[in-house]
Amino acid sequence: MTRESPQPSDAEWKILHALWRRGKATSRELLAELASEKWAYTTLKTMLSRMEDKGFVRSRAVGNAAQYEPLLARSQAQRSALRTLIERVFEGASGPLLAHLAESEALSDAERAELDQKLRASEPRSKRRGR
Amino acid sequence: MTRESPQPSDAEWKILHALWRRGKATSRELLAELASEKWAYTTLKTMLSRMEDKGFVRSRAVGNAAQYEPLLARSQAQRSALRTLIERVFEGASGPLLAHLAESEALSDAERAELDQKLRASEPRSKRRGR
DNA sequence: GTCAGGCTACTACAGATGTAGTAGGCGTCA
DNA sequence: TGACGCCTACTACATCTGTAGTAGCCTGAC
Repeated sequence: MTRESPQPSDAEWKILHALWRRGKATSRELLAELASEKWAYTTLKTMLSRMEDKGFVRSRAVGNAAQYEPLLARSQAQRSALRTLIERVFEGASGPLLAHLAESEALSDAERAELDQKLRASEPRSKRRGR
Repeated sequence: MTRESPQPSDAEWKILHALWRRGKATSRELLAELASEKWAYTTLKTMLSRMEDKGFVRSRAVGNAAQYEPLLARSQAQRSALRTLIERVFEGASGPLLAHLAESEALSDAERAELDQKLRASEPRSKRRGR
């Protein structure tokens, strides 16, 4: 389930984010979208090829160029990355992670409130399914 | 600040966790502690050397062997890793991350309650410091 | 027809990571 | 005083990542 494929690398995440923003895009468009990275065109193409090999994206010929589209669902990929982090860094326990978050200044009051609401909404679901 | 040193790799995290559990330990002890990894002794030693180069751990001669001790504070390292994840995977926004967590089955009811409490406790800190 | 420019598929290469083997030093038990 | 075992420092090597150059194919402009 959910295929234990390798996690995207840093650069791959950037490309994925760009693709999620645009839905699909040619490498030229992506290069523009990722202008801040200042990648050589071929660098991006190399990345895209590798990502295609890994099944992260799919390409389709459109005219003389290729159009790419993400094969990973953003939410799914993020969830998976989060899981990996929890395992690696927090040894499987979400608790400490949450503590960090809850205490973090990185968390704005707004986000705090949002989370609070989320919790409130999903909390009363399974009182006995210990796990 | 806090030095933008590289994040520990997967294997390095495992070693760090072992070290945090024991405070300090010789490579032999670590190898035992990490028995489930089934690493060759020299593999562990290689890791430790690299980690020492990176400033993750420090070694001290004890008898004919070396005793290692972590130089990173667990909490600090975790926080840093979390930050990195938020940047890479969530493009800097903790909100979605929290949503994942709140909805996740990975979160037990107990943890849910704990987080709820944490929130409750830290929420009323700056009501007007907009941002 | 031919040449310029864009596109793709290869190839390259350094640094990080995971794994581990080898050689040489040193203390200890016969 | 020599063989045995443990420890360390090197060396090795395949992968993965980040970066990019090169060569060859098309196609539109002349």
